[in-house]
Amino acid sequence: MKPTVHDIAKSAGVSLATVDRVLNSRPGVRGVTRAKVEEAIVELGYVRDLAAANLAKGRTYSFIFILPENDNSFMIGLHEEVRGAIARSSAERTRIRIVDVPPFDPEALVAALENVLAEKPAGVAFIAVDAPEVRAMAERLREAGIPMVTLVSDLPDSSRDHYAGIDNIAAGRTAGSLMGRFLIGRDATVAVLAGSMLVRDHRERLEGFSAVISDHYSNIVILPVLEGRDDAVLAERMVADTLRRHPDIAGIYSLGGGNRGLIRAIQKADVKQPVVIAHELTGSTRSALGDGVIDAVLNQDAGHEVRSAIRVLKAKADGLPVIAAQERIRIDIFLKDNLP
Amino acid sequence: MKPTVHDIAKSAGVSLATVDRVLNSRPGVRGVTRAKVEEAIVELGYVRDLAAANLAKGRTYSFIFILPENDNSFMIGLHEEVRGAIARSSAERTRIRIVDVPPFDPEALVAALENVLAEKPAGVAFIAVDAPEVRAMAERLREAGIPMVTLVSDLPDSSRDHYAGIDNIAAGRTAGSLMGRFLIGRDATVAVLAGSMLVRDHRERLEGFSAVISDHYSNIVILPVLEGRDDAVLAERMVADTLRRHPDIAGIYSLGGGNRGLIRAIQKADVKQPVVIAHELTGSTRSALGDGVIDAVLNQDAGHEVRSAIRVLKAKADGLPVIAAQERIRIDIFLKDNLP
DNA sequence: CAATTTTTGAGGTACGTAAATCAGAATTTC
DNA sequence: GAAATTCTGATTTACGTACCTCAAAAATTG
Repeated sequence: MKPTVHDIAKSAGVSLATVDRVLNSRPGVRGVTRAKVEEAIVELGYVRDLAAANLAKGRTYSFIFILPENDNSFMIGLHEEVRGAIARSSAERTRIRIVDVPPFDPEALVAALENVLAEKPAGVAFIAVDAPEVRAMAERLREAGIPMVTLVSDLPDSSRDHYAGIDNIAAGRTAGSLMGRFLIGRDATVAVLAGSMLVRDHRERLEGFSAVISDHYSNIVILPVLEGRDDAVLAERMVADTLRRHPDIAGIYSLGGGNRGLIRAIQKADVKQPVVIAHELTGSTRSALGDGVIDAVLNQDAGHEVRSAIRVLKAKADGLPVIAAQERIRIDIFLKDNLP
Repeated sequence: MKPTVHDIAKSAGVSLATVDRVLNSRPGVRGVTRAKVEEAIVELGYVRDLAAANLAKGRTYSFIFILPENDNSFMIGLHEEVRGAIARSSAERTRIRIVDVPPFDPEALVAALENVLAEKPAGVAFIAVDAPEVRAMAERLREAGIPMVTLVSDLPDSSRDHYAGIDNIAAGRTAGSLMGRFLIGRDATVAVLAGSMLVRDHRERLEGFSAVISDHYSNIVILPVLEGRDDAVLAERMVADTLRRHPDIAGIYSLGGGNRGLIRAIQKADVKQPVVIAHELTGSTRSALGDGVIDAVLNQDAGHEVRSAIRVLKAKADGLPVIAAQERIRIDIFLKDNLP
């Protein structure tokens, strides 16, 4: 039988009230008595029944998700996943709220976090914009004891408790490795389409990609990066233009958004089909994979990221450990044969 | 505020006892009264507080995992994951027990399930051996209302509630696709190393692999399957033998166990390094991936499978829905660049 | 309509913890 | 050593549900 507070009281020779004071670190217990109780806790292997405690406290965990109002498929999907979690939350003693902010805007993010600080929720998740003022704000949140998880894009070496997202350098390396293997042997020119080099994830993916290519695939030449601002129209124009100027292009790595435009450009171009590796499994990348326009898609599972963020926030709020393996966000590689 | 049983009683104009009788389908309630209460439940959107209910019932979920006493790395890892879950289970009102059975032995599995039937736990997970007697036993368990999850290897079209494992045909197709792309253009001979064609997962992987190769990569010839019984020593001998007789082998697909033997055979052989695709990320496949002996590893995350099985069993025991996306077990593709 | 059976109400206890009050004990301070 | 202060114990209520008992009310039966 699992020991309860009563067992501890008996074993330590104190009253229930004292045990309660120790457990919830309320004042009014002498050091010696506290030690006695703590010893009994360890000895009996007591673990607080969280469900009962939450019931008694009438506690509900309130979490805030700060999300950019982006209109690309991935962000829309992410929103959806959070909304799904909200729909399920009634049964789980959690109340989740979404706060929308303009994308790539450090000030807006800081302002949103300022409101969070005032509201003092049980935890907050946000897509980091890597800027000094955001770091400073994160530090203030940490001081206020609000658990904090970065989502999709990290704020490394900061005071966040956890990052729910993929390792973008590894993702870029994986793309480079696949590209190299798919283009084995032959001299080849490869184009890279990014959203913006101002965003950390994109920089890191490019970094990983370039490193693998230059280290292991000297037969491949990478053209200067195209910055398509994650915009389908712009991306289409840029890719079409590049394909016209370099009809010999053998591969394209699209490490950001705007893949709809990329796909259109390739389909319209009068060139030999290049090897295409893109990120994020969406409606368009999925069908392009099926059609053979895209050869591989690297994906991060938005649903997993959201659920993981919630689990971690809850664990942090309770001071519980997380199961690291469960919270590792994988770099999913999809070929047309392993589509879910 | 979430409605409670009290709110329902008030709203339906009945007493708490009657609401309780309806909720827990106890006898002694007239049809009309029951209807009134049910209406109030729907109207107020009442959902039973599971935590409070379990507290009141003093309920602990007891689950049984039937695992084969195999000594390959994957099964050892699976055991470990279940043990990890057991270690964590105290906090989660679950009690998990492992029952060991001899591998690939339908009768032993049936006997173990018979014991399960007698014990009536809250759920059972097992690695299916696809045999008629196992199916019959599963049917009996279903009739007894015991939630049932197959793990790693499925019992399709049976009475199991859920399968926590990968789609092995898709895994084989993925391997075929990678092999085809890695060997692009050149005529090539490929060997396949399996454990046993009597096991469903292995048959399905081979089926998927062969289908992709014959449909899309006519340049590739597949040699007759080697059955290494998942045994490293036997596998080494068979692979070494094959490499001697076919020094031109360009690729090897290892769809079962015994990879340690495979790796040794390749390292010792005096041939051009073939493209190697294997299953399950273990100590040996991992380091072979790093050394470039293996080119890609397809993996199923045993930890995810175990946690998923437990979540599903719990949901089934409570009559709750599962989050399908969360329980889908991915076919992880590992190159040396995206190792966790 | 009386007797019987079924249905319902009222109330309590329990699960394990939180949180509060109040009285009494121990300790410290002067 | 009395007063003030700090600790501690005993007890109670509460959270939302389950489950039990007993009595009263309603419906059914003969």
